[in-house]
Amino acid sequence: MSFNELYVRKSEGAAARSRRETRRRLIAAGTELFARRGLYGATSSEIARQAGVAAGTFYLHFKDKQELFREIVFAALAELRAREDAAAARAPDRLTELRARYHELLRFADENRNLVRVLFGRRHEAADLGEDVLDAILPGLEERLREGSGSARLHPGVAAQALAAMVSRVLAWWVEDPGRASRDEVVETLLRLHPLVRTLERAHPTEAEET
Amino acid sequence: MSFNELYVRKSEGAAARSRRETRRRLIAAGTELFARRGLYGATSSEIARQAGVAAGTFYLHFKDKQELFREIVFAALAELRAREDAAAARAPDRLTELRARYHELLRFADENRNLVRVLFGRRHEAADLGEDVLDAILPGLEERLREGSGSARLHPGVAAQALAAMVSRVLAWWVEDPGRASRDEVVETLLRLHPLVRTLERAHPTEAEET
Amino acid sequence: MSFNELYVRKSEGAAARSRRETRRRLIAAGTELFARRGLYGATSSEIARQAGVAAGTFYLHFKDKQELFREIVFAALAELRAREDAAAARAPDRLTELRARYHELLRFADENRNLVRVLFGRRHEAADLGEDVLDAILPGLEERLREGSGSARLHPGVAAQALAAMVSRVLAWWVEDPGRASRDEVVETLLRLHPLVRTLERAHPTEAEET
Amino acid sequence: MSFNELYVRKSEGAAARSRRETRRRLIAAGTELFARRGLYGATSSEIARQAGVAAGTFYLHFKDKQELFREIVFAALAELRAREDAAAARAPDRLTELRARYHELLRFADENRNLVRVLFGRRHEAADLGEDVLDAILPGLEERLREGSGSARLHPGVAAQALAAMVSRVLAWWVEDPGRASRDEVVETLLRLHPLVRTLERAHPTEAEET
DNA sequence: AATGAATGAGGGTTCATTCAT
DNA sequence: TATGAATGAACCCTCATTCAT
Repeated sequence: MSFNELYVRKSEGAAARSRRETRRRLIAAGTELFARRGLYGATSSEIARQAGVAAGTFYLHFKDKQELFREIVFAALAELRAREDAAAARAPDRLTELRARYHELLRFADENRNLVRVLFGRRHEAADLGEDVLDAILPGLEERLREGSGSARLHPGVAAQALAAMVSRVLAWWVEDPGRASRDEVVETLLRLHPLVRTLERAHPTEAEET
Repeated sequence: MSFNELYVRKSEGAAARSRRETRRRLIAAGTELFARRGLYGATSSEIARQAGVAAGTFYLHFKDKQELFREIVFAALAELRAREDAAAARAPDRLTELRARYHELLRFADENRNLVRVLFGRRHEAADLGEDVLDAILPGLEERLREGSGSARLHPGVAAQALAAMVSRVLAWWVEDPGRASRDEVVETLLRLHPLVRTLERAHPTEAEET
Repeated sequence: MSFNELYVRKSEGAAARSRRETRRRLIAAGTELFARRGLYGATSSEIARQAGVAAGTFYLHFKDKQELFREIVFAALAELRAREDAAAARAPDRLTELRARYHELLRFADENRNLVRVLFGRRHEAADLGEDVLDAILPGLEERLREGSGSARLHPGVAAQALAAMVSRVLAWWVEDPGRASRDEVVETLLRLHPLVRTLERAHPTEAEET
Repeated sequence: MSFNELYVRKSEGAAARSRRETRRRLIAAGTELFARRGLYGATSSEIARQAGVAAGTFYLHFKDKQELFREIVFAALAELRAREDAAAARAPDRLTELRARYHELLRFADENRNLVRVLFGRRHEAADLGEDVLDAILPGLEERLREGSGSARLHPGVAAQALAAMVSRVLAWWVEDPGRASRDEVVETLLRLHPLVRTLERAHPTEAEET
C-alpha cells in the first residue's frame, strides 16, 4: 500500500506539475495574443497553438475565452497593487508616497508591457470585465479624493474618473514606446496633474514647486 | 435635349436625394447600434434592417463595416470641433475660452449620448480607428500644452495623453447617467484638472481660486 | 414608379420562389438524413450539402437543427391527419371508419417511408419533441377510448399509450420491409388489437368475427 | 511454490475483487446517467466521475460507451426474464401465467425505473442496440402468438411488434409517474389488449369476463 | 439604386479516447 | 490496475460580403 501510495503520489505530482505548466503557458500565450489582437481578435485555438498544446486543452483549463481573460486581468491587477503598496509603505509623507506609487507603477508597466496593453490599451474590449476592473479601483480612488480634496471645487466622482483615465492611458501610451519620455518625466507630470497634489503643494511649496 | 437634360437632372436629383437619405439612415442606425453593441456586436445586416433597407444596400454605401464606423466617428468629431470653436470664439481670455469649450462639449455630449458612447465609451473597439482619432486630436493638444506650460515640470506628450483620456472618460461616464454630477460640477472639475489652468490660476488667482 | 414596382415585384417573386425552393430541398434532405442517421447523427452541413446549398444557408431557413426536425415532424403529422380524416369521412359506421383510417395510414406510410422512420422509427431522438408529438395525439385518443370503452376493464390512459405505441411501431416495422405482411394483414391485425373494436365486435359479431 | 501460488492467488483475488467493484460502480453510474441524459447526453467522463474513478479507467473496463450501454441493457433483460419466468412457473393456466408475468414485470419496472427509462423510454437512442434487444425478444413472442392465435385473423409478425411496443411503452409511461394508474389497472388493461387473451377469454369466459 | 437569398470561411466548444506516469 | 492530462476531429452556428434579379 505504501508502495502504491508512493507511486500514486509521484504520479499525481508529475501530472499536477504538467497541468500547472500547461496552464502557465496558456496564460502567457493568452497575455501576448490578447495584447496583440484583443479579446475578439485572439482565438482560443491560436492561444493553444502558441502555448504548444492542442485546441481542446484550452478548455481543460478555462471555461471559455473570457475566463482566461479575466484571470489575466485580475492577476495582473493584484500583483500591481501589491507592488505599489509595498513601495508606498516606506514613504514618510503623502507626496512621497504618491511619487513612489507612480514609480512602481511605471516599473511594473515596463516589465509587463503586454499586460498593460491588455488592461489599459486601446481596444478596450474588456467589455463586462472592464466594469469589474474599474469597480475594483474607482471606489477607493473616489474615497481618497473625497477625503483629500478639502474645500476645492472638485467633484469626487468626476475627479476619480479623470484620474483613473489619465493614469491608465498615459501608461498605455508610454509602454508603446518608453523612449517617448523618461520615467521621471512621466511620474512628475502625473504628479502635477494629480488632483490632490495641488493641496499638497500648498502645504509644502518648497518641495514640489521650486524646480 | 435640354428637355431630356432637365428630365435627367431631375431624375438624378431624386435618385441622389434618395441615396443620400438612405445613407443618412444607415449612419443613424449605425450610430445607435454601435453605441449599444459595439463595433463587433453590431452586424451590418442589423444596421441595414434598422435603417429600413436590405442587407446588400449597406455595401452600396460603405465599403465595409469599418468604413461606416470611421464615418460616424469623424463626422461626430468634426461637428464637435465646430461647435467648440464657435463657443470659444466669443471668449475674452483663455480660462473663459476653456470653460466655454467644456460647456459646449458637455452640451454636445448630452445631445449625442450614443455618439459619446461610440467615441469614448468603454468597449472602445475602435481598433485601428482609435489611432486615427487620437492622432487627429492629440498633436494640437500637445502643441497648446507646449506653448502654455511655461516652466512647469510638465512633459507635453504625457500631459496631452492624460488630458485627452481624462476628458473623454469623464464624458463617457457622465452621459451614462447625467444625474451623477451637474454640468457645472463636471466643467469646473475638469478645469481644475487641466494642466494649463494651474498656470492660469497662478496668473489670475482671484478668478479661479476664490470659490 | 409602376415600372419600379413591377420590377421589384418580379424580383421579389423570383427571390421568394428561390427561397421556397431552397427550403423545400432542405426539408427533403433533412427528412432523408434524419431518417437514416437520426437527429444527432445527421449534421446540418450534410443536410445542406445534400440539398445542394452552402452550409450557412441552412440557418437562413431554420433557427437550428431542432427546428427543421420539428417542422418535418409536425408537417407530416398534419398531412397524415388530414388524409385520415378524409378517408374516415366516407365511412358509415365506426368499424368501417377505423378500417379506412388504418388503410389510409398504411398508404401514407408506404408513400413516405422516410417520414415514418423519422416519426416512429427506433432512434426516437425526437427528445423534447417526442413529448409534443404525443401530447398532440394522445389526449384525443384517450378521450375516444374513454367514451367507447363502456364497462370494460380498460384504464383509458394505459390503453391510449398502448394503442399509440402499437400502431406507431407496427408502422415503423412494416415500412422497413413491406413484404413482411400485406396491407390487409396489417390493417386487420391492428383492428383486432384495437381496444374499441372488441366492443364493436361484441355489438356486431357477424361483421368482424366470422372470418 | 505453493506458498507463492497462494500469495499470488490471494493478491489476484483482491485485485479481481477491486476490479469487479469498479466495474459494478461504472455500471451503476452508467445506468443512472443513461436514464437521465440518454446515450448521447451522458459522457464517458461523467460516468467515470460519478463512479468515483478517473476518466481513463472507464476504458479499462469497456471498449467504448456503447459497450457499457449494451451491458446494462442485456443484464437488465436477463434479470427481468428470470424473474418473469419464476413468477410464471407457479401459474396453473395461461391466463394466470400471463397475469403473473405482467405483475412481475410491473414490480420489476417499479424497482428499476432508471432501467426502464433506458430500455423503453422515449429518447430511444439505443440505436443499433435496439435491434439486438428486440431480436432477442420478438422471435419468442412471435412464436407464442403463432401457436396461440388459432384461426384468428392475426398476422403473427404484426401482432408481435404491436405487443412488444404496447408493453414497453406502457411500462415507460407508467414508471414516469406510477400514480397514473394502479398496478392492477395496468395489468388488467394490458391483459385485455393481449392478442391471445381474446382466445383465452373465449375458453374461460367466466374468469376473464365477469368483472 | 435596391433587394435579399446565398455563400463559406472561421470561430468556440465538446468529448470519446489515448497514453505517459 | 488506475490516473487524469492531453488530444484533435467534428460539430453547430455566425456574419461579412457577394451577386443574380
